[in-house]
Amino acid sequence: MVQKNSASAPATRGRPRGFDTDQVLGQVRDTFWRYGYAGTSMDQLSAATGLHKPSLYGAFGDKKRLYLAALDNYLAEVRAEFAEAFAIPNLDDSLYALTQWSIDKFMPADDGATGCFMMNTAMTEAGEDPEISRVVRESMESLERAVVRRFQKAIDEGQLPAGVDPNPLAMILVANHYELSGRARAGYSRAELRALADRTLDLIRTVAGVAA
Amino acid sequence: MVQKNSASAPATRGRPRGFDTDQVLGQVRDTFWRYGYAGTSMDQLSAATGLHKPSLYGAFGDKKRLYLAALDNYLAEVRAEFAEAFAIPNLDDSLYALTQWSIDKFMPADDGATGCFMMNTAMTEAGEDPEISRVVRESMESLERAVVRRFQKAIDEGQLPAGVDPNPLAMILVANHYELSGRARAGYSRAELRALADRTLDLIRTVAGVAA
DNA sequence: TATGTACCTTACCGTATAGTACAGAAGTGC
DNA sequence: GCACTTCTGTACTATACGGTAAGGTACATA
Repeated sequence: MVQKNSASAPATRGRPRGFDTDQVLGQVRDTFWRYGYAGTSMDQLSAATGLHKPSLYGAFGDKKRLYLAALDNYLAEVRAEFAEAFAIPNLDDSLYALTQWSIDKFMPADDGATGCFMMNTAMTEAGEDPEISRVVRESMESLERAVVRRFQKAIDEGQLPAGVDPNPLAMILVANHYELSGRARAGYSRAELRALADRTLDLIRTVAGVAA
Repeated sequence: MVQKNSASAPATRGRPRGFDTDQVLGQVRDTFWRYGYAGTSMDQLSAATGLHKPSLYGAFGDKKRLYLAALDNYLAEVRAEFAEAFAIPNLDDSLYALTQWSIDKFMPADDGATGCFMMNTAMTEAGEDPEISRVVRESMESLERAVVRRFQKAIDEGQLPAGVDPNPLAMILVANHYELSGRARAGYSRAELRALADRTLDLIRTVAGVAA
């Protein structure tokens, strides 16, 4: 869907691109992350990437396509890191890693942008743009399915009682994820976010142990 | 903090204002709600309110003050409606009313703006604007405290077991509230939102009954 | 009725915005 | 080496943006 560069070398004729697409998309993403979609100008993006505007337009089309490329890039990265956390065998460790990853992502040590990139930028635009709205919805459903699968795996492996319904557990975890994003943006500290996540994990254990 | 007009008549001298402040703020709010803060122009607001720009500037200051006034207006309305739902004696009825109110607000029957006004507009701006960030944080804490108080009241009145901790229950409900907003903006249907809310209320009953 | 005040309206200002035309440079296949 | 393709850089356009100057007007007090 989006042009690739760094990975595949398609052996084209003319002069090869002088920048790395993924790196540029990362800088684009960080800028949108801070200022929002409408609040970010192409000049800002040009300054952040070091590319001149015609290069950006040539490589990505227009502002919206550039944004969607950055969003794709972000979501792919998120999915990969989630998969990594989910791959941890012990359920508690896995969930802890997941929440801690969210906190690290949403509240970076350097003074980067806070909260979830998608929640902070796409939600606003989703109101009037069905294309962005669709991406948001698909992302939400994808996350939810992945979490349900992780709980189901724990049930299958006997880490949770056999009769447990994974869906409410997933619902709690997903809601917590979005809430962490919002609270990070609202200025809560890492410690407060960690405490919130810990209470959520306690709650999940309670519900899982109970509904057996 | 913000100018009032419709309620108090301060007996000023000159020509009285020819518009109703609350009504104008409502139209301003709806416009910001749709397009976001940065995505809304003063010309749009002028068209939406029927007021010319100098009137808007004269009455509210600049774009940001106008936005903050609309946000205050929204949050006051939300608090009032929440208080109404919380005043319902039976806990289940009260929580159902609360969630249904959220759904109605976030997914209006006419094709108005979806999701929570604050979540859809202030979250983006909160990244770079501490004033907006503070409003968001205070609003979140205010909501959480109100929900805790409602559960505590149910405990005091014997509608929930005496030993129950109201905090996890409040955490579930608050997280659900924000999730409803996000999903509404992402295009979920009213039925899907209602189903999500019902599952949340089931979960709260389970947790409350269990942790007794 | 006189007077002061705050309103409404039109027209405007400087700047920032998204997007582009064009010329030149740089790399690749033949 | 040559031709072709694509990138890079500068300069630009037309429009939209937030915000305002200034004159006229309607209302409440006195």
